[in-house]
Amino acid sequence: MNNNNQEEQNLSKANFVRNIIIDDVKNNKHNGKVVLRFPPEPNGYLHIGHAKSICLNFGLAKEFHGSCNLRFDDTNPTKEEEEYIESIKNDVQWLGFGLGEKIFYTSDYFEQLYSFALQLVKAGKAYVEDLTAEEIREYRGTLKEPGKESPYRNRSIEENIDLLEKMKNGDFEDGKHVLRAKIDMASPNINLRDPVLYRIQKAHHHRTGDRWSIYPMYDFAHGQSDSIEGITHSVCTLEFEDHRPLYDWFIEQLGIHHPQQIEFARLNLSYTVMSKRKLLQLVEEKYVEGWDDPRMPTISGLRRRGFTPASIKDFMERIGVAKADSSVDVALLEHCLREDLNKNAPRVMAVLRPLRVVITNYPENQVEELEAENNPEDETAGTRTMPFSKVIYIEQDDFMEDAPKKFFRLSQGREVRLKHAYYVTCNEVIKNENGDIIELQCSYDPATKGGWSDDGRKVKGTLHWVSEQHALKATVRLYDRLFTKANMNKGDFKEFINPDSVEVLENCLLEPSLSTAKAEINYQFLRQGYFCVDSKDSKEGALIFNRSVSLKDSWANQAKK
RNA sequence: UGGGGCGUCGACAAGCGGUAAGUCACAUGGUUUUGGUCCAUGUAUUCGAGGGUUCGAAUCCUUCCGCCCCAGCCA
Repeated sequence: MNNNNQEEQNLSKANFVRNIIIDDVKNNKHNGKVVLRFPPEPNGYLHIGHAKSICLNFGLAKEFHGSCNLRFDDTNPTKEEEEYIESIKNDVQWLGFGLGEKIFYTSDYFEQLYSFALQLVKAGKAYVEDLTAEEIREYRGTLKEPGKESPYRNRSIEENIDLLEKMKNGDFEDGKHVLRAKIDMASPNINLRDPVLYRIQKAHHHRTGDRWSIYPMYDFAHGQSDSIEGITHSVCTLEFEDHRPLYDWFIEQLGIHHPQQIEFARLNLSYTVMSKRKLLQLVEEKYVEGWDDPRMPTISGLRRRGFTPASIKDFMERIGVAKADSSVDVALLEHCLREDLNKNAPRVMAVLRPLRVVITNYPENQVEELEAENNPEDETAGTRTMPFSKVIYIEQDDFMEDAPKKFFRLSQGREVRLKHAYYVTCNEVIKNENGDIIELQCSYDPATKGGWSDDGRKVKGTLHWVSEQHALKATVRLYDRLFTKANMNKGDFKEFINPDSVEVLENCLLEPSLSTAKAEINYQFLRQGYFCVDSKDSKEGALIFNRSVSLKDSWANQAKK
C-alpha cells in the first residue's frame, strides 16, 4: 500500500458536516481549531444511534487534530443516575475513543449559568413567572395562533432579581415560579415564545447534592455550555434545528462565544426501536432481560451479542451523515460484522442439533488427532487438532431421507466429506418407534484421511462434526430480530415484538478446544455463523454461547423455492 | 393549514450547470475441504411531479405534491 492509499484510509468518507469543518479549517475560522462534544443525558443506556454521534464527533476531532468533550447534560436530577454515567463512559471507551483528560458536566456550570440568568434579568430580558404550568401552556398559543403575554411579564427588574434569588434559596415550593426569557409571544417559532429558563426542583442532584433548588432547562444550559467550553461546531440532531434561533439569542444577549450548530438526521435501524423511552419500556416491562440484552440495539447489548467496535465504526462510515430522515437496513450492520469476523474469527466445529453417527468400519477404541486450519482467511492463524473416533455427531439438517438431487449433504447411499477427517457413506438409518431418525450407520474410507482423495472422486458436500466422547456440552442462544416489522413509526411498537427473537438450544456439542473460550472473543461455528461466550450467564462447565450473526445461507434461500 | 427541515435504485448515499459514484440487498456465472469467503457480471434513459431558463439541468427559477419536527416547569 502506498502513502496515498494509506492517507485515504485514515480519512473518513465525505459528508456535509465534515465538509463544513474542512472549509472552516481552511478559512481559519476558529483559528483553525476544531472542538467538538458528545453531550448525552445520563438517563439511560447509549444505543447505536448515539454511536453514530460518537463516531462522528470523536472521529472528526481525531481527523482534524482537535478535541471532543464527553459532557453529561445533567440538568434534570429527577431522571438521571450515576449508573448511566458509568455505562456511558464505558461504552464510549469500548468503541475505542479516549475520554480525554477530563469529563465535562453541565452541572459544573450551574454557578455560571445562574449568573447568565441574572445578567438577562438585569438587562430586562428575563422575568419571573407566577402563572401555573397549565396557564403558561394556554398563554403560549398554538402552532397557528400567537400566544399572549403573561401579566407578570413586565415586573420591575428589582422584583425579578428578588424573586429569582428567593427561587434559588429555596423559598418557594416546586412549580410555584419559573424564570422565563422575554422574547416574543407572537413568534411563529414557538421556542421563542418566552421559553422557560429555570424551574424550581427541590431534588437531590447526583453531583451537586442539595445545593440547588432550581435547575436550568436544557435550552438554557446547552448552548451556553458549548460556549463555555469553546466548542467550535455543535453537531446535533435535526429536531434542534428550530431551537437554534433561541440559542443564538442567548449567545447574543450574553455576548459570549458563538459555537456553530450543525444538525444531521438521527439513525434509525430496521426491525428495532431507537428511542430511550421505548428501550426503557422494553426493559421495565421485561420484554428483554435488561439494557444489555443481546437483542437490544444498545451499545452494551450489541457488545454482549458479539458485535465488535470495528464493525460498528465501519457501519457508521458506510451509512454516511445527511439530513434526510432515513432508516438503515439492519442487514448492512450484519454485513459489517460478518466482514470483520470473516477475517478475524477462528473457525471451530459445533453441532447445534446433534444426530448420532456410528462409523461401523472404524476401529472400536481408536482416537485420531486430526489437523484443522483455524482460519482459511488468515494464514497466520495456524492449525489445531481435533479428535476423531468411531461415534460422532453431525447436524440433523445435514441428513435427509429421499433427498433431492440439489441436496449436497448426507442421505442413504450418498458420500460426503467430514471436514478435515474422512469421506463417509451412509448405509443405514435407525429410527425409534415414532419414526424419528435417531442414528445413522456409516462407513468411512481410510484412504481419504484429512478429507482428500487422489482418485479424482468428487464429493459435493462437506459437513462439520464432533466426536462423541470428546464433545463439550453447551447451551447456544440463537438470536433473531426483536421486531417483526421493519419500520414502526406509527401505531404501538409492542404489537410487533417478535415472539421468537431468541431460541435456546440446550444440548449442543462443541469441539473440545472451546473449553477455554472467553467472552468477547468471536468464533465462527463452521457453516453456521459467528458465536461468542455470553459475558454474563456462561460459567465454566456450563458454557453459554450467543449467536452474533449467522453466515449467509444461500441453500436456505434455494430450499425455500 | 404558523414556523423549521427533507424528497436521487428495495435500503443508505455521492453529485452542487457538462450529460447518474459507491455500499448493502437482490440475481446469474466461476473458484472453493465452510451451499461461507473470494472473483466476474447484471440491476435508476433517470433524480417526488409539472412548467420555465440554458447549447446543456438531479444541480438555477417557479408552481404543486408528499414526508418529518415544534404548542414539557423533558433532553
